[in-house]
Amino acid sequence: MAADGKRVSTPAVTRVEDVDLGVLDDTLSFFIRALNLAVTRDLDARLEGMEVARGTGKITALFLIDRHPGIRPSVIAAAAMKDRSAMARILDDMERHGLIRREPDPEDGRVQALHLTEKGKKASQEVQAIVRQSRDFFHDISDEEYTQVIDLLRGLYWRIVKAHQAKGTKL
Amino acid sequence: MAADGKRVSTPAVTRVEDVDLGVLDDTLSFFIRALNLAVTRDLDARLEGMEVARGTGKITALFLIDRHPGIRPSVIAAAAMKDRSAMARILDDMERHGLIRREPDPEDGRVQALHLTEKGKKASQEVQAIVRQSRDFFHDISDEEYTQVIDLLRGLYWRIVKAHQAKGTKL
DNA sequence: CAAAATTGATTGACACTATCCACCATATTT
DNA sequence: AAATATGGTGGATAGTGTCAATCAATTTTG
Repeated sequence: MAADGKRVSTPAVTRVEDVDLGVLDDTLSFFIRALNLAVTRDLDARLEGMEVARGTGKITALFLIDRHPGIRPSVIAAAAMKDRSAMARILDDMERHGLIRREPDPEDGRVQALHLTEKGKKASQEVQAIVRQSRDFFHDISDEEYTQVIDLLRGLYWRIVKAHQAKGTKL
Repeated sequence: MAADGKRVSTPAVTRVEDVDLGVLDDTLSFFIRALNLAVTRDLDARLEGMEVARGTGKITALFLIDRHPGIRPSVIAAAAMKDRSAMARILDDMERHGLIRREPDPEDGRVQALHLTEKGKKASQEVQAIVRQSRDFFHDISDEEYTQVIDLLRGLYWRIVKAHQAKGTKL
């Protein structure tokens, strides 16, 4: 810091650990976006070769359909923070791989009721085991800290999800 | 929960807020990936029309070059958790927009020393103001909570960044 | 009840991303 | 001097996010 308390530019750095993040150091979105890349990479590596590998929405869809048979695409889209069209493509992919079935909802003709196939159920079980293990990626933080971050982020997550559906944000 | 303590599948849900996230509810990567989408959307809206809008690495590059003139691409890549080729493309874009200059590093012929142009410096100032405001996206959480999450995520961030450079992970 | 508006899902288009691999030039190690 | 490692580029490929348009079914409303 300079005498007036303002940060000044520092000489060229050669190693990452010498980098001063400046404004970004107090910016939540920066860390979320950076960690997103790391976490996604790790998850992709763990899912290597599986049908739900690569991409973000498939796992969410798989699990939610498993837990809520007959759930509709738009609900999954909202939970995954994607728009309906993005989710439709993911479901296309999963259907093509024989993981899910799209059935007409008896109550509402516009709606689809999603179900896992036998193959899908098996995949869901396998993937759940893998996802549980993904906590290892953060092996060097304590359970307390892990729980603490999750609790905070879960709060943010639900607030945003609910806000969007409340004012019908077209996501 | 069923009597044996195991969760069972619940009937089809129609609203997001009734969704049970199951395993995902205890999975940090799920929340990071979901929040990444929300946060990115918000940031894109705020940067609407600016030359660094859309995409994740430009802001990081802009700020780091501003703070560390002469910094090299690979260091920015590491800080942004991207690989070198991804960062090269971002720098291409910024150079095309006249925000940065790529100069040869006098010390090492393989290396580039990056600098902001006047236009780049101006952009950096404007964008910093916007990024600071992006805290508003989390308007309904207290400063204490905001600081708390950031502190935790910052720790994870640095651990991962350093681990990667330590064992030369090819990102 | 009929017309109008809304909703759920899909599709096409477009720009951007992440990853991997190969490549080149320059440094460093042996 | 030869082998190896490093920094940066470029191509290829698969995937993403967004927007607008479309279509059918449902709900609203006049």
